[in-house]
Amino acid sequence: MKKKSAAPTMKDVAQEAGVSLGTVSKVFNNIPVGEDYRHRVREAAEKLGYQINSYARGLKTNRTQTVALILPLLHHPFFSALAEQLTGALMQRGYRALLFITNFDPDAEQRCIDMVRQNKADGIIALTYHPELRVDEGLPFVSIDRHFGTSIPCVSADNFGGGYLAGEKLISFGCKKPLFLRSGSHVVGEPDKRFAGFDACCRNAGLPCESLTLHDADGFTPFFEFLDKHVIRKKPSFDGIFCNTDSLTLLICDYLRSHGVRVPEDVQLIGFDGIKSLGTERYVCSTIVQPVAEMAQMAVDVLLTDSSAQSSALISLPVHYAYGGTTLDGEADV
Amino acid sequence: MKKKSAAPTMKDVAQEAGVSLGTVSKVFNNIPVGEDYRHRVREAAEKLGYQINSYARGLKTNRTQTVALILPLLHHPFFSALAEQLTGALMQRGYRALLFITNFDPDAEQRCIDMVRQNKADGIIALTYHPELRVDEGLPFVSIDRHFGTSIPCVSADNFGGGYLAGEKLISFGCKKPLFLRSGSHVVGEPDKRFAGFDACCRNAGLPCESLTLHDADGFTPFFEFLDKHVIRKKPSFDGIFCNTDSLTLLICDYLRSHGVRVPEDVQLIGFDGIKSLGTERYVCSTIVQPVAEMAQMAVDVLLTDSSAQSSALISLPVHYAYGGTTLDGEADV
DNA sequence: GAATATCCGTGAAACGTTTTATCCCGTGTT
DNA sequence: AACACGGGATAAAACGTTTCACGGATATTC
Repeated sequence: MKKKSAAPTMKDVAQEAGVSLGTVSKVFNNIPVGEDYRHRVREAAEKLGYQINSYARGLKTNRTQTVALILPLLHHPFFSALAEQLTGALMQRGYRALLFITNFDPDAEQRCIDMVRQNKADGIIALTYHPELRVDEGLPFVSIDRHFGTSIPCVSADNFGGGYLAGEKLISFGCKKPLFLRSGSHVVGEPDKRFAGFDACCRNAGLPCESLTLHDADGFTPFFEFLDKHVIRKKPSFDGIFCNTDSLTLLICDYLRSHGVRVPEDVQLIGFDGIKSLGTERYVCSTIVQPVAEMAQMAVDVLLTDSSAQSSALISLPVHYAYGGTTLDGEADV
Repeated sequence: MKKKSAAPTMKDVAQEAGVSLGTVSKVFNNIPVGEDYRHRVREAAEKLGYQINSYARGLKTNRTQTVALILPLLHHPFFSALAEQLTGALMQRGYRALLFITNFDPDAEQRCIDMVRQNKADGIIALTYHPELRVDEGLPFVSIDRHFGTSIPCVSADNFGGGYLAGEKLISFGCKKPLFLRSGSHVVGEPDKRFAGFDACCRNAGLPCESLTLHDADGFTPFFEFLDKHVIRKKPSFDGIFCNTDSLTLLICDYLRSHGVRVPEDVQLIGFDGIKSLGTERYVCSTIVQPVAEMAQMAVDVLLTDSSAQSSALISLPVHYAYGGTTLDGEADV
């Protein structure tokens, strides 16, 4: 009878099974071992309720079956869907997710990466804003929505294509006077190409495209003033608005309606992300849906398959158009 | 010159600083050590870019500065806000969050807990649905929104009070015929007390309160049929509806409006959670706001402060009422 | 000024694994 | 029947920490 009731160790299992320590280890690592031995070990482990100690294992192997997720926040449908899909994809491959929240703070981003380094995760998947992150060579790193020219692979939606698609849709609705609204200095990297795509489309159609960018410090006042002047007061100078984010779409839609502008009769609205909330404005707002599940899956695949080959690649996944209540992959049902 | 470019270890630092291994360890654990020594060590560590190996440390100490978060999903404003706040509260106390997603699957919940056991996290914060989880004694565990009678502390919003408050509000708006709608068999545990509170309030006011519960398998059809019959076809039989979830509120609001029922002129709607999306229906839907940030903070505090005293307590935090665009703590801005 | 207490750095053992080298034993070959 | 061979279990050495017992120096006391 053991005096300590501490968690059983491999040694205990070995003793219980009457085999050596090494043999137990082999069993738990699926290394060929005599059938009878394997059985005895499994039985003993079961009996003792043995669970492998992953810290000891991690120390020895330098692999931890853990991947760090670094995200700016979670309380936004795109990010939370991303986090959820990433976690799912990781768990499916037997990995665990270590979650870090940065609040868009570049310093926090760097701190997180440093923590990961000391924490010995097997890799990092991050959506960051720091202009030049310092990250260990040798520590697998996949970036989302931000392409560093360097050897860091980036997974992203086809933002240019999405912008272009948004343009095509607005035009197909009969819009002649397109407007692009971009909010948040947080939108950098790949997502910033949405405008380029939209602009290219409008240009091709011979339609001039105006755009307005909002800087964080100002709040939404500039937008509202602009809308007051050009859309609400007089007969709308614009009949189709592409917002670079669904959240912005909702806000704008709300504002316009509460000021007597009918959506979509007077002005067509189209957003980007594919968040469910647009479904509540059913049959009204369209959106370009990001393939979040595929992005997550791809990020995990790239991270976990040692592909030094395609390393510095920018992988951009196809988006699609949705009208009303369609949802971001795995969006809430109720 | 060392041949290996592997990560530097304490031994390297010790050598570089000309002190012993134990001294280096002490420096990194804030154990009193001569000022000169401390300085030499810090310097050497800096020079070598040393980072402590938390797996070795975890192995030795059996503490890992990591807490497991077990949640059903993330793509719902309440859960993502919760996850974000929990992660934040943990990081603030120097802990890291290990994230598990269960999809409401009781087996997955148990599997996660078992994984945590082998993973040697310092504690678990979980929002679960499994009727009787088996969890290690000795492994700190805090439940959210579900009170096990046992020695497991539970943190939750004041759901009964919230329901009562919802009733008071509807009545103060002049409602005479209240209705309660409850969706999702997922709503169990504490949140299920919302109805009890609402019912108690109505009863006190002498108003009969009808209720309708939706079971997952059926989809929303039963709701829609009921609404068709009692609210839409004839003059509404109900003039105030309390939905047990904001997501449901949105759905119902949407449905009613698209069928010619004016909200809130014909029917008052009030939800529960405090999600931002209600802000898009500005000046229309009210909601009972859960104090997510406080709940997260409390959960972390209880978990990390060895309080065997208040262990089996049910801690319920006050909710408040919000009208239109107010938001869940830390909800997305755009 | 000697004896005792105090401080603080050192060395070594231990944490629970993985892994390499070793050794045993049974099989097949001539 | 002797020997080489090889499959497969064992023993032991790491992995990078923490911690405890030890001891040398300095400070305190009578």
